[in-house]
Amino acid sequence: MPSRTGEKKKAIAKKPRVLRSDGVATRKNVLDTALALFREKGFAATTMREIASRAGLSLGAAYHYFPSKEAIVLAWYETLQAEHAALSRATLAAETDARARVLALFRSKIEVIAKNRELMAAVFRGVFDPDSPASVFAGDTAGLRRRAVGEFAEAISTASWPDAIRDVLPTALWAAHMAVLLYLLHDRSRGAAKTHKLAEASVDAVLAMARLGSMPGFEPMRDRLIATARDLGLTIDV
Amino acid sequence: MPSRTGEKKKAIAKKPRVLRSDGVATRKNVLDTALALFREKGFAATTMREIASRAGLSLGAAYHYFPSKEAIVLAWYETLQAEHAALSRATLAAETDARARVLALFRSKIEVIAKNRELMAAVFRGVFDPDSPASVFAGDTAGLRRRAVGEFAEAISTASWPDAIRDVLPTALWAAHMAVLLYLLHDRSRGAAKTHKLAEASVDAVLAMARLGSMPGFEPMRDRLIATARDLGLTIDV
DNA sequence: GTCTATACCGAGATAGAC
DNA sequence: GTCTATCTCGGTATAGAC
Repeated sequence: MPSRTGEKKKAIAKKPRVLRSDGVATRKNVLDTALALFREKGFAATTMREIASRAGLSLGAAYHYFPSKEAIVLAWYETLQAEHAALSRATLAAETDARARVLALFRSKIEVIAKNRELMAAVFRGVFDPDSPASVFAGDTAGLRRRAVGEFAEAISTASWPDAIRDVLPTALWAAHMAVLLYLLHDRSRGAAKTHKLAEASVDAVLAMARLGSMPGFEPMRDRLIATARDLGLTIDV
Repeated sequence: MPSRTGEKKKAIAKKPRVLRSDGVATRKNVLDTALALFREKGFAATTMREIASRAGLSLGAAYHYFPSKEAIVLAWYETLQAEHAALSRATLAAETDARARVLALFRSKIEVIAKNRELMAAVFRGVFDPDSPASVFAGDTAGLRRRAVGEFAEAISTASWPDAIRDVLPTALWAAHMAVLLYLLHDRSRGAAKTHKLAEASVDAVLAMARLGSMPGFEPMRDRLIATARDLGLTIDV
């Protein structure tokens, strides 16, 4: 159980290490080199040795600045967060409409992440792929997901729904059930009582919205929403 | 770039290896031993050599049945899936009410996973913890999440809301924005156009529900929903 | 097909000398 | 701050036994 990663919270995150002026330059050099390599070959395929060597350092020296490969990614996240804050600050200072302010937050985050899309994908490749233990939550394994959505489609097939609803309801239920399972992971109540409560509330909420969407006045809004979802490829046919 | 995991899809998944009767027993033995070890010390801290030795096998024999440590986890998922199917089958065959059928699916999944909660947590420790690159989506790093929720709280502070709404709206927006960012990861449209579209639709949907919740007739349902959310600890105060 | 034994590689991470 | 040497780990490979 010695050097393996991801198991023992190596002490604590923030060590406010004091760096000399050449130290911060070297650190930035290591960071930039690592990110470039992640872009080229992905996170998993990039080795610390390669990072160190291309940065003109020894392996140990690289580890002097970042205690692990993942720590490099964490440092990158912080620069993203700073970018996001800087981007949205201006809009927030000028705008008073709530919707516009919220959208500004969404947009600046999207912008920052989109600008680093390949890098983001490179880092997450291996975490969100079918071979990873995390694959259950990726929901991206076509097989598993389709089967799950199909189960929900069959479950609601005993009742009659408007066509538009019947097409999207299984996917909505699948999404809700993924959220519930995520909650379960942190639920320590006896017999997962809280999760069961959440499940009931979620099912009722989704079904209530489905029924709401069947009411006369809400049809246009419902159809607009469904059209958008379909347009964005968010529905999963079964 | 040779032996590293998670990068190159090692050929293809299903090799329909034929096992003799003693082979399936050994395979089950390896699987059970591995799961026991995962429970005891977590996924990352368990070594293949340890699994093999405790199972009374050589390393090569263990690899004969499972091509990698993660393959063991995948095999475990399949047993879970089978359990889930078995659990829900009976209810589905007997029940015709749509809500009850859907709840049966939720419950059987929750039950199966809850029964293996510690093991699940052990496997996911290292994937969903603050040190992992996936941490951004865990949303479990109190610091980052609280800051993000706070940003939304401040964004909507320019408008006036019913108390109940103002308390939960930031969290709802945060959840929506996480979903949007997840969508962004797979969005290959120019300038992330689709994601921006989704962002707008999501913000409008959430705000529409908030406004709906402010209408006279919906107050009881709204308050019940909010009470449940608060009861389950789903709200994040800022 | 099942299994042992063993040597080997490159990886992440660490210790300690300088 | 930086390096070299070294540790353990996952995974591969091979040769051979039954």
